[in-house]
Amino acid sequence: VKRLNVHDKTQSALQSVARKLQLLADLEPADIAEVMALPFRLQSVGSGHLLVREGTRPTECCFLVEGYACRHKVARSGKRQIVSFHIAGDILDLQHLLLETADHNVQTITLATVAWVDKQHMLELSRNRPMIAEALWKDSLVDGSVFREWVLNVGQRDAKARIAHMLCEFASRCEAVGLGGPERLLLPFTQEQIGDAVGLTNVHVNRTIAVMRRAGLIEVQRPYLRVHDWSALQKMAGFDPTYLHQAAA
Amino acid sequence: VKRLNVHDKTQSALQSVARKLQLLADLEPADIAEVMALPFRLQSVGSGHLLVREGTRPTECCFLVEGYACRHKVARSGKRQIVSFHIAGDILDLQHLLLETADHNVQTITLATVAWVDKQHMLELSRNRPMIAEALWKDSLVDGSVFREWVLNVGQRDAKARIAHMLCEFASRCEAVGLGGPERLLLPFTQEQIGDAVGLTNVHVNRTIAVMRRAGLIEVQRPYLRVHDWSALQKMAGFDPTYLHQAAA
DNA sequence: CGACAACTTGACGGGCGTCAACCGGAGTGG
DNA sequence: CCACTCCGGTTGACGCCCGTCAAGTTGTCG
Repeated sequence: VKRLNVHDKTQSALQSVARKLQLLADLEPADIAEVMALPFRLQSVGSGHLLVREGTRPTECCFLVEGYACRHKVARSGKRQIVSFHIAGDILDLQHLLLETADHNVQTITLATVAWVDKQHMLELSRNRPMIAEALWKDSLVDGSVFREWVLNVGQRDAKARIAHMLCEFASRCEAVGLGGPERLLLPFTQEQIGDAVGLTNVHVNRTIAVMRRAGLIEVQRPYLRVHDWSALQKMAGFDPTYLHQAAA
Repeated sequence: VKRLNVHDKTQSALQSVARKLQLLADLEPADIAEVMALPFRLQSVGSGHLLVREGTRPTECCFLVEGYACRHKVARSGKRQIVSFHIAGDILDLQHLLLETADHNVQTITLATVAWVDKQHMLELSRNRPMIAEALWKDSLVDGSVFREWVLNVGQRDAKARIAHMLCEFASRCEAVGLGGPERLLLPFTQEQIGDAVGLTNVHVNRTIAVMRRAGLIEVQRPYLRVHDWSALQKMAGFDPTYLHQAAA
């Protein structure tokens, strides 16, 4: 899986998207075929690469084929807020299909490969194939549900619960797509990035994680996370995965 | 406009929705006609009425015809987070068209009248009329964009900027649909509700608003808000309305 | 006039930010 | 093979913003 030649990547890039859409709506084989036939271009980028810049008007939308990415906004004060983390298979900027100007940045966190698809091609596909439109729409709705939970997270929970919740969500999402479970998981974020996501400083993230580690809850050996007591972590977070609207496994 | 008989209300209920959808996508007259032909039922409810309860499986989705409402979630600790405010013409729970179980509560803030439409009818309409689906999808995307801004708001801004930002957003949205501008505006929220929306306590909201009032920025004479220095308020908030993706007036 | 909800104000304390120093591993170049 | 650098993690001291608790005021509705 690690070493793919160009042809393999070409295949798998859209396959992961097609698989995702199949879980979201009741697609016919003809729908799948149309998705696989979409013209796209692959791009390999380094970590920290800016894929979409706030204020611009994208003409393509992009999928994350491999690696990790995030979306973020910056306040007038210069402080940065990460609004979502993304893993392989995620659609990164679906919103720009229908919204003219980007309201946030999209940036890679690790080495990554992304697939770019022209907006017009996607739009035509979704207009000709109502169930594909519905799958994409549903993906946007799940996106929105996760944002609501993040508002709750930064708005009402204390530091321990915030970080625990972010870890629970990330572990759940990784597990759902076969990227490993809570017992051992790639967690390629710096403590500063975690802080930017939950509204804390890197210093306080460090202190809080240290407490959780000393309590025997979790173990963070860069870049891996091990959760030793999954149910205790969920309880500390007040984590209820309903809001992820994950298809039943 | 205040006193409508049943027939007038029946007309206007779906007209406001149709108008909204027209702004979101390029609808044909036939699309509009189909929207207006949707079967629905009107309901008048008091303030504080729960329209959708978290964890249930709604079979209808509802539009806000008149009055004010909000959506909120509660943390394990019992603290409440309001994730959005809504005004007349808003679609309140579009997400439940495609998502089975509700991940948050929908509640009125004032006396209100809402229109309920059966999920299946809405779904069929959106499947038969791609541009209607696209309008609804775009509404969901704008919804998501506002959530992202709220994450930034509660995650990175201090009390003054948070409250100022919430006021700027609310005034902008009201103005966009003709409900009055910053100079004089109905603001039917208690300070506790404002606090639940921006992640502060009612006490601190009170203190912060008092400072803004004494600085001559705003005036809050329940239930009205007057903004005396609109550009200063925007500056204090770091408010940039791009994220609202409002159609050009 | 009494009841109740919302607003207001003060005192006090704590969670988290800020600043700053130090550590430790990975990559780099001599 | 070892210095050097750099980034990220770690720890301590200190202070402030905002939460908590509590009392009092105002306005509205019965």
